[in-house]
Amino acid sequence: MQTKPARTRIAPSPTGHMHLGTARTALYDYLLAKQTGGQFILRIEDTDVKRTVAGAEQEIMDGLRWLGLDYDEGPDVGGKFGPYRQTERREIYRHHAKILIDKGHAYPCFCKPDELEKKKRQEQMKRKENPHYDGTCRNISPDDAAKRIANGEAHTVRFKMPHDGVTIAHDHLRGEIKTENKQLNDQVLLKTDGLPTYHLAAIVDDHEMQITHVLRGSEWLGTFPLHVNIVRAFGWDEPIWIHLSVFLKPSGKGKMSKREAAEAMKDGHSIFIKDMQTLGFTPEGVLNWSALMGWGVAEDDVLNMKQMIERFSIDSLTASPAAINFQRLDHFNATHIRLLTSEDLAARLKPYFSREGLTVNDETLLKIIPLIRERLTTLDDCISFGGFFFKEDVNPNSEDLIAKGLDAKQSAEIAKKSLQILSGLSSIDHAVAESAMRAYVEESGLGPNQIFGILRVAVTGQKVSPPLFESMEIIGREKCLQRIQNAIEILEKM
RNA sequence: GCCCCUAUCGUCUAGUGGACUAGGACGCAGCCCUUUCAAGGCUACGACCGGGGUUCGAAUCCCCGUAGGGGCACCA
Repeated sequence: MQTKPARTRIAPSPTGHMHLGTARTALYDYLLAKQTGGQFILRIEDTDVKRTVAGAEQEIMDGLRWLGLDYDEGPDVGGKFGPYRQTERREIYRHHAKILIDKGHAYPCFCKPDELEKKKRQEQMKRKENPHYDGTCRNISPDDAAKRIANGEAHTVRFKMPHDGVTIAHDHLRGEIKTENKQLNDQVLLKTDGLPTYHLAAIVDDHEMQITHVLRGSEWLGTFPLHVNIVRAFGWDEPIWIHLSVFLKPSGKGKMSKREAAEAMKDGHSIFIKDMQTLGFTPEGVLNWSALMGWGVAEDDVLNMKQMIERFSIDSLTASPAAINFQRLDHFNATHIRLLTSEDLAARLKPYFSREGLTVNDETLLKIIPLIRERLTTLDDCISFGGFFFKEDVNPNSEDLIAKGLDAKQSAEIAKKSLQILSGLSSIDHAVAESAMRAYVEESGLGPNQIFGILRVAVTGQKVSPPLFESMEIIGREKCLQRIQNAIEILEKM
């Protein structure tokens, strides 16, 4: 358990749809902040203007809120360390790049990206060398550099990586990561367009925003030594670094690609938060599921937010890559649906009914909740299990109306007899109807599945449904009798 | 090619030198319950990547392989 308040941040780029990895990192950030009484911050890393996608930032904010990961500081909520959008912090980065140059840890570079670099890189590849910046501008004198800049020559600022020695970076999950400095590159800190690269922006912001724990994907491990060198060049204290494992596609072979994402969508799954919402997943299910990929909890796998905040620990995070298992998402989603109060579930189901053009009556909706709750894997399953409650007609399939082992004529007779019995009852209360119908089953010598099956299809329009008599009671006497009458007519026409 | 990371049931994981006959969860199979479908209950199947060390003792520590993953941009 952390004792000092932690300041954590999720720092996504608005370059596409918000995905699972972002959600999980944000969750851990949130848990750590809440557990320690600290703050969770949203920072938008939009320094790659070309890749910025309209609406992506909003999708991130909506996604975090939908998940219940409300941030204490961010672009749309403010905070005393703002602005929280990197394109609005240009001057801060220029200032810091200047500091590094003055300290001898960075230098202006006038190499043209397309011509020089590509050529050099290709030559290096040919010679089977590790592609790297060759250091052409590294030793230009400050005076010459200043003159060229004054002349308006386009330039970047590169970090001056020491050539000798070893950088030892410390990751909380992986321990010391040693890298020979000669393997490291003079990376660009400030681009020609005046905006910083991730390397400068993230380091400066994490410091300025007083971030205590940096949680990010392990794809950053390669540039981790660079980042540590930048922090040290500034003379700042380092945050606690935690490089989370990546998610692998279900087969375990490689990261999720567009292809797999499309594949997943086919069977009702997705790695995009927005999709998960429309697919009928709950924030609780998604959170619980993603939390457990990369966080080892011994037992009691089903956790709500409160429990996660209590039990979370950066010490029990795991470093190995985790294959996505959508069946497990289904399980957690279904489990959390069952944990919801009836009122809560009803409210969440409503949009899915309206999406299908069904008008729901609140009173009825609340009544069907106990009947459908344990049958729902996703919220949108409410249509297949409960859509018929809100339809005027159910249009059963004629074949489905024929009971197993019987023909259309026999089935019609059973339906007629059932109609007779049910219409003779004073009430369609489920206990009353059931005992009357069971008596009929007894005397008929048929199986309950045969007789009840016909009724089920007649009344609900489907072969699979919630418990028959409870459903009939909710549908109401008149409507049930009418639907059975309709079924008889269908059977007789066959 | 180079660098880095990782390695326990099919999958997610517990395990921090003796409590391991390696625990849990998902999935899968069977049974019970049962008007369909679920849910629930019970049972079964199922793993320490390989080889060397260290140690009285290794899933746990070290080395070497191997396999998988990630990265090598004026993208993040």
